[in-house]
Amino acid sequence: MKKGDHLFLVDGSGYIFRAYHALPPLNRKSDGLPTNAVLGFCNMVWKLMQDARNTDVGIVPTHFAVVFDYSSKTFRNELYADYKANRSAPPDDLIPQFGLIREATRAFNLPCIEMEGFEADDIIATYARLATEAEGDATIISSDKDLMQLVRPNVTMYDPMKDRQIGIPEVIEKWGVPPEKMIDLQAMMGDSVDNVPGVPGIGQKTAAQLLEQFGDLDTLLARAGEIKQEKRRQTIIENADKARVSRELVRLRDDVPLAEGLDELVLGNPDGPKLIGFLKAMEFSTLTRRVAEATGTDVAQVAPSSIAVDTTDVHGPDVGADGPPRRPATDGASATPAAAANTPAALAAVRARAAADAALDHSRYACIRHRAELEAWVAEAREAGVVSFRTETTSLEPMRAEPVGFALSLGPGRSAYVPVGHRSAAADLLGGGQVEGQITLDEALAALKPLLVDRSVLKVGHNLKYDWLMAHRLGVDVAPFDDTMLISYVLGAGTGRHDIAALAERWLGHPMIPFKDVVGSGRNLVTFDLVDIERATTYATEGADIALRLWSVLKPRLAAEGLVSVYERLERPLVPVLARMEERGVSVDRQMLSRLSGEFAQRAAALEEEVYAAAGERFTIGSPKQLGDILFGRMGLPGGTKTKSGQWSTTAQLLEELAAEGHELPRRIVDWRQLTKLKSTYTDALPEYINPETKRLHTSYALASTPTGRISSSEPNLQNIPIRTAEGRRIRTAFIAAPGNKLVSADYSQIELRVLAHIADIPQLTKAFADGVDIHAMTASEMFGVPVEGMPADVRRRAKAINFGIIYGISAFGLANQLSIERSEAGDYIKKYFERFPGIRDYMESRKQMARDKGYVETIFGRRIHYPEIKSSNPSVRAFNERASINAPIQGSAADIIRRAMIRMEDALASEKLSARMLLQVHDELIFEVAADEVAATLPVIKAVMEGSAMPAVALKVPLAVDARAADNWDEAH
DNA sequence: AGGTTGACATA
DNA sequence: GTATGTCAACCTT
Repeated sequence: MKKGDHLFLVDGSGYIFRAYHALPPLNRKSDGLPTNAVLGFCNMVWKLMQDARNTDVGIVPTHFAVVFDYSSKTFRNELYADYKANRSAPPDDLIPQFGLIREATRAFNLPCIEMEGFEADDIIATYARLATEAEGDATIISSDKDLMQLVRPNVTMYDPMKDRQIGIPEVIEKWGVPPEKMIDLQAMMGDSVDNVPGVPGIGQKTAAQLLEQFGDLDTLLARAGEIKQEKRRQTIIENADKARVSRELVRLRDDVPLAEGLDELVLGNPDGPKLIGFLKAMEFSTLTRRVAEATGTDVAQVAPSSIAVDTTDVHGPDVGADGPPRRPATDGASATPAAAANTPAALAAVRARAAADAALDHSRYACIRHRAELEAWVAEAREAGVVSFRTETTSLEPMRAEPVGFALSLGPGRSAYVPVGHRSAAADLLGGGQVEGQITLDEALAALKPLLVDRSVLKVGHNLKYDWLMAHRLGVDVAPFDDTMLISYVLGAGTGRHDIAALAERWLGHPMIPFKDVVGSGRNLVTFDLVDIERATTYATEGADIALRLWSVLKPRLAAEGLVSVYERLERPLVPVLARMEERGVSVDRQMLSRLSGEFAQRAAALEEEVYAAAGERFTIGSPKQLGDILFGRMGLPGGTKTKSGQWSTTAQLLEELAAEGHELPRRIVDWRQLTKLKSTYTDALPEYINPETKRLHTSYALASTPTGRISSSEPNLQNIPIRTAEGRRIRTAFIAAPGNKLVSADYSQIELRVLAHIADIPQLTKAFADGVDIHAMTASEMFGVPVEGMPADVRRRAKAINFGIIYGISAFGLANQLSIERSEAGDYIKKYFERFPGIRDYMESRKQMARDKGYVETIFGRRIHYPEIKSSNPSVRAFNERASINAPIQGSAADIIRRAMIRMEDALASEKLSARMLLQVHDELIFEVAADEVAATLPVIKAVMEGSAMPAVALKVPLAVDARAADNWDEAH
């Protein structure tokens, strides 16, 4: 290099992030590979090279290099272990682009420079020094303030995105100091992004003013006593060491042992075909065309290059250091070292490794006690773009809970707790007392709300429905969000639990603090507001930290497994829908339940006496053990069977059979059991759940508790409200609409058999459903040759049992049990059924085979249900897994269908200006509360959404049918 | 006090 | 034969 030569130094790593964030997401059409940063990079480099040939611009590079960070670990970590420690991992869809951009650089025929142990900035500093010594000029293509210390008369910076030169005057204008004082300035200011400590309380303005006054940092520290402001003087003296460490962190090294000298950076002409090959492979059509024109290349003559990114080349800023995983993933799926770096699978592997390796240090968690501190965390979270969030409350039931605190996490070890509602038990006795050192709930919300509703910040949580509902009750609609519980559920339904502790153990090898250890148990149980703040901080911040780590591990696996759309379309959108349903609750008639309770109690008491009389002694009727001993032991009734634990079985079915033979006692027992069950589980228990504020019943829905995709309901369970018996139905009549409203019940007719007809593609079934005929009668007719007209009820009943049996993964044993027939007879039925419907047998075999081959079966929408024990050597375990794998696609597809309807329902109603509110879901039924005068307009909307909910994802071969009705109570509506 | 079992409510 | 949740009794700690 000689005088007059000009070196361009592109800060490749810096540019990657800027391009990524500045450009909208872009994916390669053929396979979805994310490429927005690659395109931004290519456009920028191409423009620079074109400008270089356009002498009008005045700057003509003769030398050119693109410089990258090798990894996030550099010599600075030895100076200061926490350097860049709070950097969050790059976004999922950016990571594969690191390797691609290096590849792009080579395609441009440009030197691609990186050096282990040094940052790109150090390499740039070294080249800048070399250029200066050779009396040449240098332009640094970057706008990073960390590089501004390098600006000299012959070294300028250029921001390609803003098309702006940064020379000495620009640095002074922006920072108030000349470039050579930037190091001292940054040493004092610190840098929250890189975790450079600086001097607390000294910002840019103060730092610049002090440098103006004292000249440089060493002089300032030596003469700090002269500073007039007392507080400032003190902090600077106290933090002199921090300032000195910070200076070493921000000072760029200009002595990097470079492999390539300046002469190896001479800019050559672009290799048209090579570059076009790359651009074609990336599917950048516009840029391909432009490059082709400029280089005189015939696009058609160039084949897309195969992008061969070094498969082990996963290094890059913050991706994590290379090396074998400290702990192999338990399921082996992420332990695929040969996976290409630019695939989601590789990303998942890298993430799993990094998350498991990052130490979990409870002492580093922060407790936020001042509004300003919280604001700083919020600002950092908004910068980071991803934050995990959780609420701590007084109750596991979100509708009874009061907020006690909030926890945030920005990255491993970077987690903070904001106590707002901690009380002291002692003070409570004296009239209740807030613990000192907390900001108010209102203050916390004022600071947090902008973050929680910020569309550009992803909120991560575990079982976020709970936190979403808490926030909603406080007037905050959290969005956008990810839920690690649901991600895990989509990835591994059927492979164990998805609670945060199980996942932390499984993916991070970390045993979490049990909630019980924090709040105690039994008589020592306290609500979270009475937990001391220290302990609460440790617990809550750990939860937030773990959730974010799990997110970084699990989220990329969705893409790797092709399950992103299942998560995004069937799972995540249901969170606010269910939260609102829980929040609305349902109205029940407390008096009616109370009257029923009294009535059941009287009748049960009367039966009790009759039982004692018949038995000849008093005993605990509710004890199956005592009852069995009396019935089959002392009284010697026939037909007794034993349960697996060796006790007499006293099931209702068995007692019914005895009753049919004329025995009095069993009949009374059955009746007594029914009445006491209804009383204890429903008429007594339900009123206890009525919320004193809303006067309504608020259930909790679990989204990840069934392997098939069904949701479950608990506390109270509103999915098992009685319907079969007349007595039971009286409980249903207590579920009522608010004044002026009706309850609407809309249920899918025979949805599982319809799904079966579709999946197994059974002509008779699809035709029957298309024709709207009685499906059980049709089955009976096919099997037993009996005409549908005038069919005996019992024949139809048997066919119905068989149809259900099929859905449950039929066995001769089970069918025989159900129909109280011999197992051989049941076996004959099944044989006959398969002769008539051979497609069903094929369906069953194919599901079992798929479960064996892949370990899972799937619904028509692609939800997977895993059966890891399908190959068990235990025949009954194996058979159970086989039946379940037959049932799961049917039950699961039906569950997906109603999920889709629920997700669409609220918008559909709103767009028709209807005020109907969805309250409950019972697997194939939705219950709404509808203003009486809107019922007529609402019914067809509900019906249309439900009947059309498989579309457009799946065109079913059978129609879906929905019966919808309105009434004053649930019994009449159903 | 906490866990297990048998029974039974639902789809 | 599938999928749940809750209760009372009973056993273990």
